[in-house]
Amino acid sequence: MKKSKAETAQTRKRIVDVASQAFRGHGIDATGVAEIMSEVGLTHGGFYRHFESKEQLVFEAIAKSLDDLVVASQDAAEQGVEAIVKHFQNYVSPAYRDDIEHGCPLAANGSELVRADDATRRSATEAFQKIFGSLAPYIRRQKGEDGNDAAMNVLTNMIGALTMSRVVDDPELSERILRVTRDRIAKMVNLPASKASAAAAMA
Amino acid sequence: MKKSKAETAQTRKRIVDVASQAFRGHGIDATGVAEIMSEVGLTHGGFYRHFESKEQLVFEAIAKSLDDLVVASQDAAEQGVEAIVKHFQNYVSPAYRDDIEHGCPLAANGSELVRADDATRRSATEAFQKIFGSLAPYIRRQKGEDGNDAAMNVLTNMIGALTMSRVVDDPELSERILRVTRDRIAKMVNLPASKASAAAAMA
DNA sequence: TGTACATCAGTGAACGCGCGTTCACTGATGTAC
DNA sequence: TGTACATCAGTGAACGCGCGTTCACTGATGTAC
Repeated sequence: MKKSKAETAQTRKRIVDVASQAFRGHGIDATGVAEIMSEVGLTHGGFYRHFESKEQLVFEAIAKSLDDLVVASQDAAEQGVEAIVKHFQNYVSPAYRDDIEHGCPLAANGSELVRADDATRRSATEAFQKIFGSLAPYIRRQKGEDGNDAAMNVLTNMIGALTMSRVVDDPELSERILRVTRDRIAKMVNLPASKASAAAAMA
Repeated sequence: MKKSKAETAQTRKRIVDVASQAFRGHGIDATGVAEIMSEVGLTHGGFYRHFESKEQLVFEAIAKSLDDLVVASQDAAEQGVEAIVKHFQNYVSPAYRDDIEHGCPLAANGSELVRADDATRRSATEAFQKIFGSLAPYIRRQKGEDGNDAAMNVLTNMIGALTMSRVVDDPELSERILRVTRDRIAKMVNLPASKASAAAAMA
């Protein structure tokens, strides 16, 4: 049953893709190799033709979802301040909160990443820096403030807010956590007040 | 080998205590019942004389560590603005970051709590509200701002910052994440600038 | 107060189960001639 | 271009292992008389 090189590469990508969604949706530890392979449409035995271990898949799956996030942030940064605000405010929206499978792994797997292996934490660190780096040029600086520090702080705020919006069991409180964080993003960038509130209304 | 009522009650507390530290230190899923009982100094079979299931222990252990946090915040709130600032800035200090076993479960187990059972999420929600409620009266309000909203936002910021300070593998970046968050806390409260920087230096 | 007995905290072996991983096998792909 | 053979993606059974949980048993505690 050997498959062509093209099919093999596609299968490998499918495994990483399915795993990255399952890890975010159900947690890394709670997601088994057999479960992932079954969702891909294969039996679990074939897994080891593509990966050395589950740990390696965890690394690649997290790295992939982090990279998607970095690319999206950098794309928004290239399009200017309005796109950046919209992008970051979308991160703390109810829709983004509810689509955890396709969302940010720093929020979806935060406390699991604390205990992840070196390679995974390395890629999380690099992604974290690139994401706040894409926001930094747009931060409104007050006297003596550093744009990178402020952008970094806003990003940790977003990650904590998104996580807590998912932890709390009160829907109103959850939406309030997100709304207040969107407001802070609007205040932190160099965006005319009218445009900021328009962007906030859209998110 | 029946034990006295006093001993039985003490053993139960010991199990909750050991579990709450182990869950924070190594994660909830990754910590087994046998591991906890062994650390208490008992064999795993006796566990079910005290608890119906591991899930019930998870609830009690998380609730206990959340309550400790609530009490500490409320105690600080009673002592005034300087105690509050010191208390919240200590939460985002390198020492607190490194003592994850005795720290905040919202940060240590954040993404695991997203998938926890109803009772556990309920107690997390209540603790979260009480903690930012103890900070709210001390928040410096700007025109039209709500002290509760601002306190809530600062708390999500702290949780995200503490989590990310543990995820990143770069010690300098980790300390920077914490320092910037301490600075934000100082700016957000009604504390004279000189006292705020003194408190920041202590933390 | 002293005796007889029921209670139950803790032991340690055992349960079914799902985990990550291995392996002999199959058969289509890709290569060497 | 056609044939012979090596490769290897995927199958499905099996591996050891640790998990949460159960259970028959032990023996000190606590209670009833």
